[in-house]
Amino acid sequence: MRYWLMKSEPEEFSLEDLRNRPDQTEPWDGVRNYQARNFMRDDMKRGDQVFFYHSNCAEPGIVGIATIAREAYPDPTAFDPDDSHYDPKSDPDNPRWYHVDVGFERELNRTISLKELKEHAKTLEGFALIRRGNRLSVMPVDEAHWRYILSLE
DNA sequence: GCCAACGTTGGC
DNA sequence: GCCAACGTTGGC
Repeated sequence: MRYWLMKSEPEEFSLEDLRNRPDQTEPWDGVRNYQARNFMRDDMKRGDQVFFYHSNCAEPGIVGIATIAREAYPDPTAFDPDDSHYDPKSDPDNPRWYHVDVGFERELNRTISLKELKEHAKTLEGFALIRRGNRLSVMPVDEAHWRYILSLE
């Protein structure tokens, strides 16, 4: 099993939104970055664990745990001209963008903020989230880092 | 709202 | 294949 971190702006889609979905799962659509897509398409397996991260908000940080509920399949929003993530270069016969479904697991007892994570930079060396200038919205987390971060909870 | 960092695009 | 221009991300 692998471990991941996925970012979402809470004003767009929050952990609460995921919890409140009828089946507590959601297609992680709209990702238009090749590296993030490759992680979803090639490496994510059903049951993998995910840190749910809130970005672009008052206190950016990890707020909960999700799981990969469905493995990669083409992102339909790429084919929809009315969707803000429409990409005319994505051909339904050869889709450019793939995504997974994410399922709610639990909320953390407290938010583990980006600020706090940066204070553990030494232990978390190599963790993509705290690398300078990082903008990836989907990234792998080492198992050792995963466990350490959870121990902070 | 600002702006640094970074990915993508497209002219050459 | 280089690189300037541009758009986006996301912390602050």
